[in-house]
Amino acid sequence: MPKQASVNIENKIAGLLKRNNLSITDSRKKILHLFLEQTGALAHGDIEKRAGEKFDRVTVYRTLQTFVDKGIIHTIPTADNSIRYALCKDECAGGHHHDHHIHFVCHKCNNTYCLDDVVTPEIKLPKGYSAEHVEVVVDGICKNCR
Amino acid sequence: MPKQASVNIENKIAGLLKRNNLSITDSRKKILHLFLEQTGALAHGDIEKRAGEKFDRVTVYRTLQTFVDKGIIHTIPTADNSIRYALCKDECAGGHHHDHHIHFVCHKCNNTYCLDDVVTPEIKLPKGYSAEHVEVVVDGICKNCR
DNA sequence: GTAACTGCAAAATATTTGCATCCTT
DNA sequence: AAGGATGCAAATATTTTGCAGTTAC
Repeated sequence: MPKQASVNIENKIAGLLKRNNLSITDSRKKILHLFLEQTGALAHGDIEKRAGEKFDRVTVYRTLQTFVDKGIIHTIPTADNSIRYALCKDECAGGHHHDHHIHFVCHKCNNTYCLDDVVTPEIKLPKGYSAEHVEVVVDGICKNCR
Repeated sequence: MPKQASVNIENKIAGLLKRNNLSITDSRKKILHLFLEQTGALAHGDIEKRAGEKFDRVTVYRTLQTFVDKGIIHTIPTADNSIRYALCKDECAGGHHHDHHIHFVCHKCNNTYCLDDVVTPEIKLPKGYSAEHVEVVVDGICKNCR
């Protein structure tokens, strides 16, 4: 079973990269692994740490940028100037994001989660404003920490 | 009338600083002026620019930090890693923020506005999560740009 | 006068760029 | 083989810290 699962992940990763016209390289696979292995979002620093000194800091910057451009991952705004990245759902691959889910930051474990089941509410704006995208970030205690 | 108005602003600034046990210094007054003079939010860079080379970059960092600590201004998270600051409403001075308004980023003029009249919606979270603060950032076109 | 604030210098971090080399296709 | 991706070095940019001099109260 672990064998099978890892094959599935490999396939998924290869598919993601191919679909986006990216060559399949070690660093990209490794970084995607990190994202797939866990629920939360990752900051640049997390990735460098967890990748285990394997590749260059610059490669991480470039890889993340590439993934954002292709719509494989998206950024989550936070108030403390630490950008976090999370995997996009399949539907939003290809550059256009349709992630209308909210983000949750636990200030106990400091993890960030995409709550895919929670849809962003409609916001009624004052006259003259038109909305294109609504970002909701909730902070509090997550289910693992309470 | 301009005289009167400027006196009022001066009073307001002095009051704000006094109320928060901060000494009234040139840089603080100048920075508060910038915030009071306009509707939108300011990024660190804006402040350095608009302040007209008057004071040190370090002073800006420290002043902004002080203001955030005291609850005079608050940060607005953005997806592009550029922290923006905006004045808090009177009620939230003193460290505790009760700003339940939303933020709007216009991607034409690139200004950030606090829409004080738009209250953040209730978010229904999955079981196990508890919310403490909800941040909503909408982007689109503002009323001045459309 | 004293504590708080500022400005300068410098350290520590973070991010970007150029280029030679290596890898994927 | 060719183009893209990586790694290293170095250039930039950003933020923090220490300390001496200045200012507000």
